[in-house]
Amino acid sequence: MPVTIRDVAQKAGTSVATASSALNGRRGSIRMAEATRQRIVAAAKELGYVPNPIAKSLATGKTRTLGLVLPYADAFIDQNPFCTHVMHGVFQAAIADKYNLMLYTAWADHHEPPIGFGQHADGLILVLPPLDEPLIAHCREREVPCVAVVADPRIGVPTVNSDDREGGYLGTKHLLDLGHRRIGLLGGAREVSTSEPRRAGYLRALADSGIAPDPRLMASAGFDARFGHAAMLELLSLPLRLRPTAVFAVNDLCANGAMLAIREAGLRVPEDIAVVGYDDTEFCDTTRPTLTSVRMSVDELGSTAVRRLVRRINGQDEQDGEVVLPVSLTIRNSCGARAASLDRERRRSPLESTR
Amino acid sequence: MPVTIRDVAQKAGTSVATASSALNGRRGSIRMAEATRQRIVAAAKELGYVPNPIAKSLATGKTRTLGLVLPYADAFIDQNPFCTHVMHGVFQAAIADKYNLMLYTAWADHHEPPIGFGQHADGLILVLPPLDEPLIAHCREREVPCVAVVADPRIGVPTVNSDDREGGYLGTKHLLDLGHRRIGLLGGAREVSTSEPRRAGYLRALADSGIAPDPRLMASAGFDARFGHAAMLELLSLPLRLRPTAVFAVNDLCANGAMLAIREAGLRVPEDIAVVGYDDTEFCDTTRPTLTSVRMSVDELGSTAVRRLVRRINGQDEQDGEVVLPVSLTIRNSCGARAASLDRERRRSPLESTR
DNA sequence: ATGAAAGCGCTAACAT
DNA sequence: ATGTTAGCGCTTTCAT
Repeated sequence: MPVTIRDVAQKAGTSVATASSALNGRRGSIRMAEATRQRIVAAAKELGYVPNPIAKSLATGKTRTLGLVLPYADAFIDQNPFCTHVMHGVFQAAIADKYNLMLYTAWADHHEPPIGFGQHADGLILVLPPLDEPLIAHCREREVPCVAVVADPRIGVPTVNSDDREGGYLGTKHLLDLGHRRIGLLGGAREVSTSEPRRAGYLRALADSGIAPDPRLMASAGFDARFGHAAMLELLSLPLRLRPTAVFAVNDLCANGAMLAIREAGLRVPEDIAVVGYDDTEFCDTTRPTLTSVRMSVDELGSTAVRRLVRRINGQDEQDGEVVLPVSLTIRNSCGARAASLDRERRRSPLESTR
Repeated sequence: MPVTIRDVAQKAGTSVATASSALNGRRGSIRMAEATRQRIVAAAKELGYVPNPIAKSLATGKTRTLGLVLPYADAFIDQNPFCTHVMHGVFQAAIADKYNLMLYTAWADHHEPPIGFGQHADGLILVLPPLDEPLIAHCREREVPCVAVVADPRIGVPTVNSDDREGGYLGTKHLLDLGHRRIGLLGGAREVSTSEPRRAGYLRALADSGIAPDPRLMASAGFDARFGHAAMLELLSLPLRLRPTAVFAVNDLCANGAMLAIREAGLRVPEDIAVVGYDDTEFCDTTRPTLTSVRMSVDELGSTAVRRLVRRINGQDEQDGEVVLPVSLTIRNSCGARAASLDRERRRSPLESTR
C-alpha cells in the first residue's frame, strides 16, 4: 500500500536504480542528468514517497540508529538525575548527527538481551557499565561499536568519564582553604567506578596540605540519603576532638542525608559542620542550606560519547582510550564560604535559581 | 561475516525454510519432525546464530518496536518529572510485551520528522500532543497505529488520560471540607488539555457547596513556580475580606511558588492560607511545608497506553475512545488537615519519605 | 547517463 | 514433513 521507490521510478519513467541515486543525492558523482533528477524528485514528492528505512538498512547494513543502554530500568525516575541527563546529552548529539535512538535500558534487569539486541543499532552507548559487563563481550563478538559513559577505562571500549579525581580534590581543597583540618569523606562503593578516583582526589588534597588521612573519618558503602544520614551519625558519635568540622560527600543525596543528621544533632550547617556534595544537581538549590557541590557536565558526558561512537562507526577513531571531562565547584551555602553574604542570599527569591 | 539462517540450515542439512519455521517455533502446526527441529536448534546454538531483526522486519512488515514521542527535547531533564515517569511506564510495558522502544522525542523541536519516522515502529505513543498535532495526520496517512497520553479526546486517536476533572474536584473539595470558603485557583493554560477539566472540577466542587465562583480568585496563565509566585502575589493584594484562605494550584511547581509568596508576605502555610498542589511529585516531600497534592499514576498512563497500542497493532482494539485513570489525594502538611499531628510529623525523619 | 540484475537475511505461500 | 520459489524495498555493481 505505501508508495515505494518503484512507484516513483515508474512515474518518472526511469529505472529503480536511477531513482535511488537521484533520491540519495549522488549528485556530485558523474551520474544523473539534472533533468531526470528533477523529474524523479518531483515524482517522489508528488506521490508522497517516504523511503523505507528497514529496507535501506537491510541493503546497506547500516541502521542509522544508536542504542542506549542504561544500567537499570528505573534509571529515568531515579531521584538522581544523572541518567536522564546523560540520556538528554546522548539524544541531542544523536539528533544532530541524524541518528535515531533505541532504548535498551531494561536489559540489566531482565538478564537477557532484548530481541535483536544491538542489531538494530550501528553502535551502543553503555551507561555506568560494571567492569565485567557481559554486553561488552557480546558486542565485541558481533563487532558492534561501543562507547561507555562513566566506566573503568580498563573496560575494553572507549570511555567518557568525568574527572572524578579532580572533583575529589576540588571539593576537599575548598574545605581545606576554608580552614578545615578534619574533613570527613562520605559515601562511595567498590563497584562504582567513580568512588576510587574521588577518594584519591580527597587524599591528594589532604596530602597537599600535609594532613594525614584518618580512616575513622572515611565511610564508604552507599550513595543515597539514608546512607549519608547513617554515616554522618557515626562521625557525630566520635569524641569531640576527633569529630570532623566538615564533610565531603560523594553525591548530593548523600550530602543531604548528612545535613539532616547534623541538624538532628542540634548542630548547624555550615557553622558547626560544613558540607560539600557532588554532582551539582538541581536538587542543590532546594536543600537547607543550599548545597555547595562539585559540578560535572553530565549532558556532555552523553553527547561526547555519541560523537566518539559515531566516529568509531565511521572508522575514524581507532583509539581505545579514556576521554576525561573537566569538573568545577559550585559554591552555595553549605560550605560556609558565603557565610558573609548569607543574609543577602536569603532575601533573594529562591525562584531566581529555578530554571 | 555474521552467521545467517542459511548457515544454520546448511549445517543441519535442511532447507532455509525448514530452519526458519523450526527456529520460530511453529511447533504447534503440523510442520516439523521433532528430530529435525532439534538438529536445527542445535546447529543454531552451536554456530551462535542470532536472527537479523532487520531482515525479519522487512519480510514480515513488523518491527516489534514502539515509538515514543515526547513533546519537547528537554522532556527528560524537565523539573517536572511527568515525562520521565510516562516514559518509565511505557518502557516497562513495552518490555513486558517484548517490544523495543525507539525515542522520537526531539521531533517537536526540529520541526521535521527524523529519518524514517514511524517506519521503524509498529506504533507510536504521543505524549501531550496538542489537538492539532501534525503527526496525527501523518500517522493516519501511513496507517501507523497511535495512542495519545494526556490529550484532548477529540484528537482522533485513542487517548489515555488522568481524571483531571475528578482531580480538580478532589483538591477543592478537600479544602472545602476543611472549612474554607474562599478558595483560589492557580495556573493552567488554554493550550494544555488538562487545564479545562481541572478547572471544571474546581467549579463543580464549589457549586456542590453552594459557593459562587469568584473570577478574582482564578488566575490562569502558566505552570511553573514563577507563575505561581506572581499569581499568588496578586491574590494577596486583594482587600482582606476578599483574600482567599486557601489556594489550589494546577501543579506542584506552581503551588510551591505560591507558598513562597505567602511566606514572603509574612503569612504561614497552612495556618493563614492553605495550599493544595497537583501531581504529587517526589518534590512534595521536600517543600516547606510538605505539599498536599492530587495524585495520578503517571507511570500507568504510559503503561496503559502501551497496552492499548499493542492491542491496536494486533487489531484487537477498534474503539477510538478515551481511557480515564483514577486520581487520589495525598495529604501532607500544606493544607492544614494534619495540623494536629504536625509536631509528630516534624520529628519524623524526612528520610522516611525518601524512596 | 541509465538500466538490468543480483542480493541484503528472512518469511510465507505453494509444491512435493 | 520438507524443499522450492518468490518476494519484502532498497542499494549497488556491472553492462549498455
